[in-house]
Amino acid sequence: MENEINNRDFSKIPKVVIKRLFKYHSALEKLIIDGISNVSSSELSDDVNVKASQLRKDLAYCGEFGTRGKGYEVSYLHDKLSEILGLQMEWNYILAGLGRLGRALVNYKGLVSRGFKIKAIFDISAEKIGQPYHDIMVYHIDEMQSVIQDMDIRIGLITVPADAAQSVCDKMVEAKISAILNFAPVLLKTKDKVFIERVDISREMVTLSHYLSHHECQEKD
Amino acid sequence: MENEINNRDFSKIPKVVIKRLFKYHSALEKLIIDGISNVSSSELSDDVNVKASQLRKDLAYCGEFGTRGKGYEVSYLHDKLSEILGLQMEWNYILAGLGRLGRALVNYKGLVSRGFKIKAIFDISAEKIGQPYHDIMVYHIDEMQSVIQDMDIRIGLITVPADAAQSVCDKMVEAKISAILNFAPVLLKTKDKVFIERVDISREMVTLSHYLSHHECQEKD
DNA sequence: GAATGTGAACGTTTTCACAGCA
DNA sequence: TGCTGTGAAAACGTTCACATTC
Repeated sequence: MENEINNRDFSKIPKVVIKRLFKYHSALEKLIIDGISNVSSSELSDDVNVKASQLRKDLAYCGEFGTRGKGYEVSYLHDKLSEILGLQMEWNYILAGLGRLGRALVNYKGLVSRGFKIKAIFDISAEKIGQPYHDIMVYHIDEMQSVIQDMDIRIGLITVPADAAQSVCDKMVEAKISAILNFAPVLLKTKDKVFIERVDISREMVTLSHYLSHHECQEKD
Repeated sequence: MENEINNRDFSKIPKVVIKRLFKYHSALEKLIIDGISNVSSSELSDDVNVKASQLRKDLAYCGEFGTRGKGYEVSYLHDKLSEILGLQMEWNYILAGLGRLGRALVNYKGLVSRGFKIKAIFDISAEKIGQPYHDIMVYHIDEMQSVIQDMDIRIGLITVPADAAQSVCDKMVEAKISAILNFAPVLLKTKDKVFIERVDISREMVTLSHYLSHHECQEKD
C-alpha cells in the first residue's frame, strides 16, 4: 500500500505525533464551527497547549499545508489531517463484552462522529445474547468468526474481564481482525501481526497517586 | 515534601517510567499470587514486554532493590513500588457525571483494589440526585465544595459531557481538588496548579484508523 | 558464575533560530 | 513584514556493555 505525498511515508509518523495530529484535527473542527477560515501555527498550537514550532514540525511529517506569511487554511488542513488519520473513511468495528464499559462505548458519540461504526456485539451471558442492544445484535463470543465473515471489519474492542481477554483476543485474530483496542487490564499476546492499543484506567489513576505522593501539597490547613 | 531514598527524587521520574513501574507492580502482584518469591530483571521484564536493561534503568530512578547475582525479592520490590507509586495509602476521590461511563468507573474493581475510594458522586439530573448509587450519595454539582469540605479528597474524575467539563473542572479546583482525571473530550484549563490527566478514547481509536490506513493490509482476498 | 547497577553510546523527540517565500 | 518550513542544537529516553557485587 502506498500512502505518500511528497515522499512522506505516513506509516513512519511516531505515535506521539499521531496523537497530537488528532488534537489539531479536533481544534480545527472547533474553528470550522466558529466560522474561522484561517489560522497561524501559533494560534492553533495555543489551542492545544503545544509549542508553535512543534506543531509545524509535526505537520512537516505530512507535507506542506500552509502559506508563508499567512498561515493555514482551516478546512484544507482539517481535510488533510482527516486523510492522514484515516478519518475520511468509515471504520466498522465489533465489541466483545457488553458490560458497563461496553455499553458506555456503544453509546459514545465521539466514535460515531469520527466514522467508527459498530456492527456486532459479543458476550457470553445467555440473557444478553439474541437481544439487540441499541439496534446492534448481540451474539455469543464463539460465533465471532462466522458472524463477521462477510462484513468489512478490521477493528475489535475488548471490554471483557481480564481473565477472558486473551481468549477473546485470540478469537478476534482468528476472525481476521487487524487492530484491537483493549480495555482489559492485561497484556495481550498474539502470534500474528496485530496492532494492539491498550487503555488502562488504573494506570492513569496511578499517575495521579504518584503525583500527589511526591509533589508539594497545595496547602495544609 | 521530602520523598527521597538515597538522593533519589521521586517527583522527577518521567511519566513514561511511572507507567512502566505500574506494569512491573502489576506483574509482581501476579508473581505473589503464584507464590514466586524471587525474580530476575530479565524474567520480570519479559512479563511486561520491555527490555531487561530498561527495567533496571527504570528501577534506578527509585533506588537499589536487587541483589547482584540473585535478582529481586518479589514482595520487597512490590512494596517499594507501591510506596513510589503512592499505592500504599488510600485515595479518596469524587466523580462528576453519573452517565454510563461514570457508572462503569464506580463499579470498576481495578480502582478499589488499588486503594482508590469513591466518596461522593455529582450530577445535575434531578432523578439521580438524592438517590444513592451503589451506596454512594449523589449530589448536585453545585454542592461540591460544601459536600466534600471535611473529607480528605484530592482526586476528581470528570465524566460529564464535553460542554460541561470546564465548569465542572473549575468547581473541583475551587473545592481544593489537586488532581483530575478527565474523560471529557476537551482540553481543560486552570489557573491554579492542578495535575490533569486526560483519557480520550477517540484518540486511542484514531491510532487504530491511522495504522490501518497506512500500513500494509494483512491480506486481500 | 550470575545478575545488578550504571556510565557511555545511541536513537528519538523537542526546541531553537533563521532562511525562504508569500 | 509575517509566518512557514527546516536544518542544527539541545533535551530526553533507550539500549549497550561491563565493572561491580553477591
